[in-house]
Amino acid sequence: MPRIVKHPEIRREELLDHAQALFLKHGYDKASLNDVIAAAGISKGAFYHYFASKEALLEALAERFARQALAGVQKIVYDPELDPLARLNALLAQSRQAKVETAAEAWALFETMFRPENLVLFHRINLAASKSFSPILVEIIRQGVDDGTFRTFDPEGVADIVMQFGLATHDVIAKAFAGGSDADMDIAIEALERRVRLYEIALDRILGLPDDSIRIGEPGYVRAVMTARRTGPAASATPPPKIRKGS
Amino acid sequence: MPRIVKHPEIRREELLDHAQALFLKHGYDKASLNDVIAAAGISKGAFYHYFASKEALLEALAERFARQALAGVQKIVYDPELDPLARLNALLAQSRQAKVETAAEAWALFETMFRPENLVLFHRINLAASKSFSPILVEIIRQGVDDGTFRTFDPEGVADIVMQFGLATHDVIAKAFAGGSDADMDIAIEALERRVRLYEIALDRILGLPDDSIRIGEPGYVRAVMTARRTGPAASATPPPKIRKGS
DNA sequence: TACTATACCGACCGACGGTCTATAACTCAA
DNA sequence: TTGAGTTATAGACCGTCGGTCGGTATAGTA
Repeated sequence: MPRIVKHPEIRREELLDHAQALFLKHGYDKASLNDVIAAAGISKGAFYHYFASKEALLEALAERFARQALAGVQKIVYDPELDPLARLNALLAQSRQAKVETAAEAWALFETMFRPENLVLFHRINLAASKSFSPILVEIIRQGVDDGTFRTFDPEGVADIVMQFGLATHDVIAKAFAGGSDADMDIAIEALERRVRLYEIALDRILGLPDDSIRIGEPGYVRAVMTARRTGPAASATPPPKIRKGS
Repeated sequence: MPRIVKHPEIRREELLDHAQALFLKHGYDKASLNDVIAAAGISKGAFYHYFASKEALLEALAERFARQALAGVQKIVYDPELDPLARLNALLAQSRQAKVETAAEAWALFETMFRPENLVLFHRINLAASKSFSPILVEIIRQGVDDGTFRTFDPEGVADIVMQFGLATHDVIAKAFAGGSDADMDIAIEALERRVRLYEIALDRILGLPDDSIRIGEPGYVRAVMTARRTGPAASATPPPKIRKGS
């Protein structure tokens, strides 16, 4: 085989790209290292030059995801114009916005992320993302407590609850995918809107705010996310040749 | 090898027992099928006579866990004496009680359950348990809404939140274990007490109840759970010969 | 040009989950 | 009591996996 040398950073990013595609398509467990190196067009030896193990590859991938997610919210947090409530709402809105865009641009990614075989992958990404987001959330809530906007004795706890709600939303989405028919999807969308509304009110009350202070998304935003798949690039319903044995 | 025949149900339970021990000790991924059948003293063929795959074994194990967990709360739910709030509190108290007892009787199990390598195992068990518990919770909340005790427009959503809180408590416990020193443990215990208190108030407010209506556990119960390990059978700090390669 | 550090190759390894054929042990009707 | 049929067990075997290793081509430096 011809020997191809590339700039290490490029090689590394390429590896992450191919790994991301394969992990999302088949799941972390079912996508084999050989698949990854075949896709990337390199040898085993080259791979282990860049990553200590398959696990390390997963870790690096999760970090990259988290870094990208974090980049989007940096400005909001340090905007001195905003009061804590506005800041919290802006953060939640940003997260919503990211979801809408993801859904529109990369529906396949969005969909696969919630498939059960991606539990491990998803968990890693989420762990990394939480680690990044938690301090930001805590800081916002603490500011709000200090200036009397929020009333709670446990900012860290509330921050965790906020992130839990975000995660739980994903679970509801996953269930929506589990169905499949358009009718199922419609029901799922309504359940989701309802759930988002519940989380808004729950957060209001946990933070000691008047109802309707927290706005995760405008009414109808869930539908906007979910129906984006019609316009976005669709994932093949029957991904043709499975890489390994039965699903 | 001598051929040993046992009653199928006994054999199956034995397999589950050994699998449970090994999965908890080493994690689902790292405990191999060969380990399981070696522990159970049977052949590959015998194993595959009882379970279609390693995955199916995991599923069966999760179901058994869920069944056992469910058995403990059956009486409460159908006790006609209790009003919805008392019923909900009884359910939460029961879950607390179960944790205290587990901690005292089988600390090792309790501890291993939260190790990161047991994510998959834990998730399966929890999925099965949730499936069982969710309808019960929903039923209780719906009753409360009907008779005016609770005020919420989304009983299913609130039930999910209650279960999320239960899960999140486990996460906090897991973090407590991640530390290790007694000082760390003490800090973790205080964080947990605080967190439980937050969840109580959060639930009060989400359900439109006066503060202090929901009682997950008596004050100090977290400490009771966590310090139970002193009296319970301790897990070896350095599990001697790892089954597979590096942790 | 000679030397070193880095990037890369691919044969090889033990262990894994899973399959298959053979057969010992039970069941029960005749 | 026997023997046909079914169920439970054994263990050799298979393809693939993640990971290792000895070696080679390339880039940088002097």
